[in-house]
Amino acid sequence: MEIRETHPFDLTPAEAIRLQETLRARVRLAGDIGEVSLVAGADASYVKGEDVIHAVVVALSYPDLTVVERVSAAAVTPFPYIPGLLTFREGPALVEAFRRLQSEPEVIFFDGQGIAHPRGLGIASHMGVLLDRPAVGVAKSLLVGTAAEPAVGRGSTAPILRDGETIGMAVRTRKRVKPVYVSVGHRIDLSQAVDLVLATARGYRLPEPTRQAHLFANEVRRWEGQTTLSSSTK
DNA sequence: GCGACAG
DNA sequence: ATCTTGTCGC
Repeated sequence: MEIRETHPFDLTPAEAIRLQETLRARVRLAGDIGEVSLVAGADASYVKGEDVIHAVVVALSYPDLTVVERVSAAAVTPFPYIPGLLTFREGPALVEAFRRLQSEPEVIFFDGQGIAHPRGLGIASHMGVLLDRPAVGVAKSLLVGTAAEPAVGRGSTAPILRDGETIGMAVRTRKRVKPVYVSVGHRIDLSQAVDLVLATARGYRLPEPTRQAHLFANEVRRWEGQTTLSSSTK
């Protein structure tokens, strides 16, 4: 993908927060996805004590969900993990991975929040704005807000509320399994985002794009995350 | 000041 | 995110 916009990620936490407050104004909470033929999932993995992030993007055809392309990129991160500033840790590697992606997915799933974030700019919204693509945040837990427990059946939902405002949706993708927390990333509305998550969740808690990205990220990490580091370090 | 806190 | 095997339940 062509990425026309980017910015420095090597900032202080205070500067990063200021940048988020500026970028949040550019997030679009609506937009018609139109016909979807390609969906992508992005994720990152790393070795516990190291500062090398392995980011991946996996593109799947829709609605059959066949993996059609997988790319990865490794980058030294300038940030530790700080709740609310995840994008500054994984962003550099993710941007490079997207640059290597030949496919043009109509929508991208990110591992984390969209607007359900302290400043309304979780990783899905932040990356969505930089890529100028429809993006959806699919998180395994909440960062801000509260949600009632959805009914036990697959497809049940419960709004994620914050100050009486609906900022996302808890979605049960499998019967009796902990829900995933979906929030708008960019250029898509919550309803379409939830529908797409349910349409791509088949037999597992995580929707297929996210699940495939997870699997590939781990694969890449121990394939290159040991060979490259230990054999090129000396 | 004391907790909470995506990945 | 990562560290880790088996095990209980649908």
